Amino acid sequence: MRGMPPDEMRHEVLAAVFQVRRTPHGADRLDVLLWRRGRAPHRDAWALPGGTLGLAEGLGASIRRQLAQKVDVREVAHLEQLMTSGAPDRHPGRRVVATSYLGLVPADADPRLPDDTRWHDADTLPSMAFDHAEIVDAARTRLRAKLSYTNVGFALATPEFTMSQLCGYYRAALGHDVSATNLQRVLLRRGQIEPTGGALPSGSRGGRPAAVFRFRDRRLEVTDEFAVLRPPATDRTPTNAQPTT
Amino acid sequence: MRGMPPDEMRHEVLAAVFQVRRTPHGADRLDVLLWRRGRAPHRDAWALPGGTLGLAEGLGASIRRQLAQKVDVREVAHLEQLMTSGAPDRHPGRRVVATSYLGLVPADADPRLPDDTRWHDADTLPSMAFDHAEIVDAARTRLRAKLSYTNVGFALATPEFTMSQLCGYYRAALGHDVSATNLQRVLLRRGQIEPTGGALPSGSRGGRPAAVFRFRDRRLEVTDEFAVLRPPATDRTPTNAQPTT
DNA sequence: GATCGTTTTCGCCTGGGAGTCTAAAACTAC
DNA sequence: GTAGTTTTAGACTCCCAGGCGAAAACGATC
Repeated sequence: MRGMPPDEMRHEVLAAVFQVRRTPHGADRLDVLLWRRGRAPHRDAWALPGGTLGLAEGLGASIRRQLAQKVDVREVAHLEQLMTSGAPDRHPGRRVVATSYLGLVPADADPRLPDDTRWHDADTLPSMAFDHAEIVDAARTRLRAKLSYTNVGFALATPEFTMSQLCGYYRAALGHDVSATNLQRVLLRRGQIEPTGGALPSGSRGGRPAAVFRFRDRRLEVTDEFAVLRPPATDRTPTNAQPTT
Repeated sequence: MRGMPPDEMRHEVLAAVFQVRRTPHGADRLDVLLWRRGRAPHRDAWALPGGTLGLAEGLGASIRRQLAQKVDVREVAHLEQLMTSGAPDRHPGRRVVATSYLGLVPADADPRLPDDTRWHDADTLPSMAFDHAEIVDAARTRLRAKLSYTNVGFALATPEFTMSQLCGYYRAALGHDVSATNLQRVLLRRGQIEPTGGALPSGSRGGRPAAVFRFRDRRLEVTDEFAVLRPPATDRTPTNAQPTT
């Protein structure tokens, strides 16, 4: 049996890598990293970075290796598995199962990109190859949700930041306005951020100097305090408990 | 060359299927469906149901097909993709990438099981094959979280139920006490459940007859109302809005 | 048939976190 | 010094989850 029906299965890894970047108009925008395909299928369509999983290679290791061809991997501050797409017709001609990741790059990183690779507005995607548009949508949904109940913000923000900067990152990623007052109170209460003590000199148009903050931990932590149907009070640690690790 | 470097890659699908079942002592317990391996590797260890992904078969279709060999698939009320495990050494000898699913079976279902297959207490797992224990743990964590902010409860409960029955399902799945009063108010407020109007005759020991409820929708819906860092009020629908679909 | 124990239901109260608003603080530019 | 701009801090409200206790509705027993 040769030819038509796919006689082998390939496994590939993909990543939807986001970064909050400043548009020419000075606004913050959530961008996703895409490269333009030079070959069929889907020639000239835009695709997610990634490639075939090696035989002796873990999934996480593979996506890091593949991403290294597009951006400096050290710039990727957070990477988590998103989903696996396995529709038989998602790739014309061959059977390809894809495990995709969500990646986040801090706003101050400016990795050198290959000629075929660009940042694109995550809200208005260009013509996308395969099912990569669905993957980007799923990744955005995941990111929005996780900004609510985890500290992933650290992976979008610079190491140190003012509240208005952080506000801009959250606004761009969430897609709606965020109150700086509220954001500060919520993140402080949760112990996610802390003031460095420093302050940034005011801009050219004056204004009070902004206090500088940083994230306490730069690894993912979930805020379980907000689960409903919690265990009864006696089973719970006091509400003021700080995350121990 | 046989042995060392795997010369091919296989993709398998697995499922951690849960059901709340009544123990001989009359308590509700969360059980997971396992079968006992009859062959090496990991002979006599317990494994999750599943098998090799077919060449022209979608992931969801495949896990349904594989599950059909263990339980009546129509009994599975909810099935969602969980994660993909791809550590190179997770399967001795061969390279096997596994995509696992979380499955839920209502409490009243009593599917016939093959001889090698059993329900096991999800809290005290037996000796498990491969990395299946990790998968079960991840599935439980996912289940716990989703009970908080979605209506997955419908997939654990019988079509109609009293609040104390539902309370038992939630207690078993969450692993801690749940107040019936609170559970009723929360689920009613969210519009997840509704009274059927009927009532169950009281038990042999008397007591007020319990009102009967049912879930409004038997498909997954997320309760987005509880995301923090919500959009400003003007962008939001009024808080009393009922889910329209 | 009155009482007791049991189970469920309903209402009220409480606490706490999120969202909102306004005033004060701190700075630049003119 | 005054006006304008940006950030910070406090106070206030709203609303939901959690907790408590009383009332309702039943079976069993005497």
